[in-house]
Amino acid sequence: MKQGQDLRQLVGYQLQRASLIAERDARRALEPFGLSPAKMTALLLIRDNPGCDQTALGHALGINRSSAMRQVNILEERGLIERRPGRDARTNALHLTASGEEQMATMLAAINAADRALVETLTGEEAVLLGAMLERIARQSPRPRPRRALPDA
Amino acid sequence: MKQGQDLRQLVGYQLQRASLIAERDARRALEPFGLSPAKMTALLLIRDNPGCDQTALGHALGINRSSAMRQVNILEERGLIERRPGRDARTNALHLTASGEEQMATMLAAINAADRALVETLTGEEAVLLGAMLERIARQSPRPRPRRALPDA
DNA sequence: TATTGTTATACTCTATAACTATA
DNA sequence: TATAGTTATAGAGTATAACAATA
Repeated sequence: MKQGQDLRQLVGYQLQRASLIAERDARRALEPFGLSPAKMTALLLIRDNPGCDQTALGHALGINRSSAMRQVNILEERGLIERRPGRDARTNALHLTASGEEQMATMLAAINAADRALVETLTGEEAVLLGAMLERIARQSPRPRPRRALPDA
Repeated sequence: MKQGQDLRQLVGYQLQRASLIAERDARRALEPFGLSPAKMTALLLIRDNPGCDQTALGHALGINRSSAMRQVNILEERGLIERRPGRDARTNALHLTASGEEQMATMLAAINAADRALVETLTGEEAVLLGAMLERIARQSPRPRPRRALPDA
């Protein structure tokens, strides 16, 4: 099916298409572990930030507290993470369980293999450049939603 | 929140993050028109392929017939596209309506502005290179799902 | 007052499976 | 038999709004 100039020109469109492929491949690679790519990301973030709370995790994942709850619940049900008492009586401290740590190596191997396959048509140099450019785009602070000019309030 | 090496190294992860930003910005830009980014893509694909059928549209969007139906229904309800008799008695030929054509210029201006803002930290040269690399990744034919070795069927 | 976790609820998008009418 | 559209249904993921406990 033809994609006209207007569509092909949009970096956001190309980004979304490439991301869709990446997501599918990652999903397949993680299927044996019953994890979605987003849950694998959550798991890695918890490993990299032991004792973090759910709100911070949600923020890093780009979802809100309520949505983060769901993911944390599922990871906990599967025995990969646990909630420990946090710095407050309000907060939970998230940690990988021993079982989570154990399985991490195998899961990392799977996701890394899928990622290598994803960029197999790129030279190593190109892949690094791509990663750097993507990071620059993602690092942009959330663009403030333009405020209406308060017409007559 | 810290992102360890394992996570930052994954091109798929950076891709997903950048894509998330792009999607949000595009969503905001198209909000006044009541269109999601995916629906704008569908609209552009129909414009670029007048008379296409729903299955082909779904394929281009990466979704199945059933999911394509929904999007087509909504675009039709909003008067942006119409179903005309297709080459078969089975198929519909999708076309933009006059109203759809009319609104296209304004909608394109909005999405293009958002896209320029997305890559504002990149030089024009870099943006072109990025687009080309993303296209190469997306162009990879859907990786065949590895088949089990038929143990004893 | 503000924040954390939590729950209930709803919405969007997607998929699967079945049906129908054509081919 | 195969294909296009359609429908019903279910699932994942998200958001909003409220509440309780705590700060």
